[in-house]
Amino acid sequence: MTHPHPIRTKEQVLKDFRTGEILDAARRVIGELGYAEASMERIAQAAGVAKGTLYLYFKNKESLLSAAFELGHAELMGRTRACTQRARGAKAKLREIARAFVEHCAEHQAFYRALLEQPALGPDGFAGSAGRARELVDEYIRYLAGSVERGIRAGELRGVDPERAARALVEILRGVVALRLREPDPTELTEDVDTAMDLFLHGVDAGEPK
Amino acid sequence: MTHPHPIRTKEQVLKDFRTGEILDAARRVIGELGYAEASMERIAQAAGVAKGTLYLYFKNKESLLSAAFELGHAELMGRTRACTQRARGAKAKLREIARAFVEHCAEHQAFYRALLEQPALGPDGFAGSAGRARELVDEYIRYLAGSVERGIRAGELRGVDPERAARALVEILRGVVALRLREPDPTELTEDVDTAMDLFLHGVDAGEPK
Amino acid sequence: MTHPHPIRTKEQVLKDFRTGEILDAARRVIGELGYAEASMERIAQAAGVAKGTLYLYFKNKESLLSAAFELGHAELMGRTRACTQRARGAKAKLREIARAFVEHCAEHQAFYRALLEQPALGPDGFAGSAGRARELVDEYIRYLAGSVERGIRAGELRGVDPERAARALVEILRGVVALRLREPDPTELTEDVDTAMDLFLHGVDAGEPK
Amino acid sequence: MTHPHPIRTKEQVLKDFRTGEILDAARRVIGELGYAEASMERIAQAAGVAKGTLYLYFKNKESLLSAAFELGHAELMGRTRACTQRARGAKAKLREIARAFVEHCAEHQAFYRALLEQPALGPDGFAGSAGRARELVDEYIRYLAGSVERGIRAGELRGVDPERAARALVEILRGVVALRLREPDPTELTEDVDTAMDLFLHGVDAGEPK
DNA sequence: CATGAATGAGGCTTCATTCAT
DNA sequence: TATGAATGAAGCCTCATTCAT
Repeated sequence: MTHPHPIRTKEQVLKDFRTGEILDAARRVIGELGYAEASMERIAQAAGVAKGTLYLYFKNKESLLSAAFELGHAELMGRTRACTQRARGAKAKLREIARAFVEHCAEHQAFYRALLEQPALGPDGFAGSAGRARELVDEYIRYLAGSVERGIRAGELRGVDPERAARALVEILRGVVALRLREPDPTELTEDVDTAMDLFLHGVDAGEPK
Repeated sequence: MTHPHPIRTKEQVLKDFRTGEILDAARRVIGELGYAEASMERIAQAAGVAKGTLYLYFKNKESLLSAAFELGHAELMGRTRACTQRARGAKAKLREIARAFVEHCAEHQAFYRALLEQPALGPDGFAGSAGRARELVDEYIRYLAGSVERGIRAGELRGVDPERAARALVEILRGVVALRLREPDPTELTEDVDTAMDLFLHGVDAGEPK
Repeated sequence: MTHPHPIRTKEQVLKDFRTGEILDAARRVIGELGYAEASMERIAQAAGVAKGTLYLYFKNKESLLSAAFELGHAELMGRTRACTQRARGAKAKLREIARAFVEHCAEHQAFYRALLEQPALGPDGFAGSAGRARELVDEYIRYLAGSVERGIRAGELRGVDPERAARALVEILRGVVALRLREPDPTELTEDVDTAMDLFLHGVDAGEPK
Repeated sequence: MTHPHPIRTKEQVLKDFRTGEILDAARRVIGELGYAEASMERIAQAAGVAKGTLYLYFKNKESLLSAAFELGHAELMGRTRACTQRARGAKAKLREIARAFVEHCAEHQAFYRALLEQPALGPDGFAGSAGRARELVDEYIRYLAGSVERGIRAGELRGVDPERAARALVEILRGVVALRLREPDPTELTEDVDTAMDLFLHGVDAGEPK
């Protein structure tokens, strides 16, 4: 009546734990200082380990940053999928997704500042990973586009280009997060999300002047 | 009753000329290589001067990058003001502004890749300038917010929060530019702007289901 | 009147066994990768033990490399002494010794690449052991010098400086080994040794022109 | 009545001068500490410049060490060719060459310790240059082999394999230098060379026992 | 005894900045 | 004023060595 496959528990679990600690530290540092200032030295300090230790868990700086990014992406995707399950109706789903996005960024403040800056992860810092980062963001956007598309087919949403719309939503939310991150005491999150969703859903046009 | 002697012509004019050349070079380099790879060496090369010369015109790297940013901002503001003059009606003005924004980014591709990444200009790269960069972006957004506000008062636009709306527009456009920059052969610019404006003005909601 | 109790059998024997295994591994690694690439990590891997274990048997890297060197030396000396016993006549003895030397280097290819490079084992790599390494090489040369000297006294060899001659022989053989080691498919060993001995014994002078 | 092509004198001459200074420093350090301990830091110190300065003159460590090696080789080849011109008769030529070799090593003590250790310049330190170093040594040996071959054709030397003989001579001389380098007050150089040449020319055989 | 995770000194390299010419 | 050689701090990474398990 043993566990199915608990093999290597001791070492593997410990290793995973450390890996997680380091990734968290990396996210914190990236969040606070940005990619450019996120040196291995600082990440090590934040993780409370020696510089060399990082190299026991990651091949090099790029792998570490990449993994940190990928972790954030995975968490966000998980959360987002959960929202899709939970809510009923395209608009409700999108609202939940938007909320999850802003919340996620709030929790991983520092790091997601980086995710949002993804286009900035140019030739260095993230080196070759720039491409990977883009892929992940694109994946997220495609996922949202799926929700938009279903909304359109259900007649809940207008017949817009789903991917463009999804991208626009993400950008709007990105702006919201950026604003919240720099304010010491931001508005109630729900309110921010509602405002953003209102703009996204109804636009700014007053309609026929009548 | 003009100024008595437009003194300093020779030296000052020359100095300004050189300053401009260097700033242009900086924008080119930043555009092509991103902030991280934009070393003083490369900027000097691009400007056709020696590395040390840069320090005759700018206190340090940060000032140089800051000034380059500021120049881009000034140009964009100028262009934007012209649009406001030219077009009639809030919606038309905003469409012109949007077009100007995307065009401006296309022309200064490389550099504006950086402007758009402005949040990324964290404690490094731009160092203390991050704050200044933010100010400039905020100024731009406030300017747009002014147009939005006038549109609301004129009954052309819904009674949304002008600043939030303006920010949303900028973010949407930022997304459009990001997409265009990474595609080798992007869509017709007008089309991209129209799509974005459609989303911004009308949102995605299908309206009352009937 | 033998020793009362050959105590320490169990532990000591085991310890010696392990020590030997590690030294062999070290020789293999040094041989394949050279001193510079011979990290403790790789030696441990080759020995099939953990890195830390090496430090149970050797104080530090230098001791380990030193001991490996010393082992090679001891084996070579043993082999050389056997040759001296076996062969009759100074020239025959020297030929056997030469053959043993080249053979030994062939077997411990990798390692003896290092022995041969002994002068290179400067202040590093071998650190303070450089001196010890030199001593060992000197011991070997003195042993050969002994053979040469007896050959001279027996009238078999010319009255040259025995030590200089011995050193010359070793150097010539060293060159032969170096050449063999870098060729994928070297000449028959016997042939190489014969050629070298011919040069060593008769030199290159054509003698009186007649 | 200007110089034929003295263009770029100022900068180029200065640059060459510095390059030379650095190479000399490198040779000194390599000589004293061996390749492994010859860090860029130490070479910079020896040259009296900052670490970064080295990179103004050499792409990286390998280029620097390579160049140092190549310089030593070039000087030795020059000296050797001069000897060949000067002396008459194969044996005299070889004696002069031998003398030049030992002298050269004496002057560039430290460095030539390294040249002689050439086989040691394994996978690291010299990295890919190991091959280049071997080429240069081979070139030197082939040059000597040429002299030997001519000696054979002239009837001055026995019909031995010229390349093997040349290699043997170099090895013998290498041993002589090694010995001299470690003795605080070595024998008269001429004497050492004479002894070595005697061995090389006549071998140790006493000849027919009578 | 054995392990291997952790450490941190030290090596190579880049680049913003200074300064003698 | 302009230059670019020189500097040295700082970044990434390796590896000999230690120590808790």
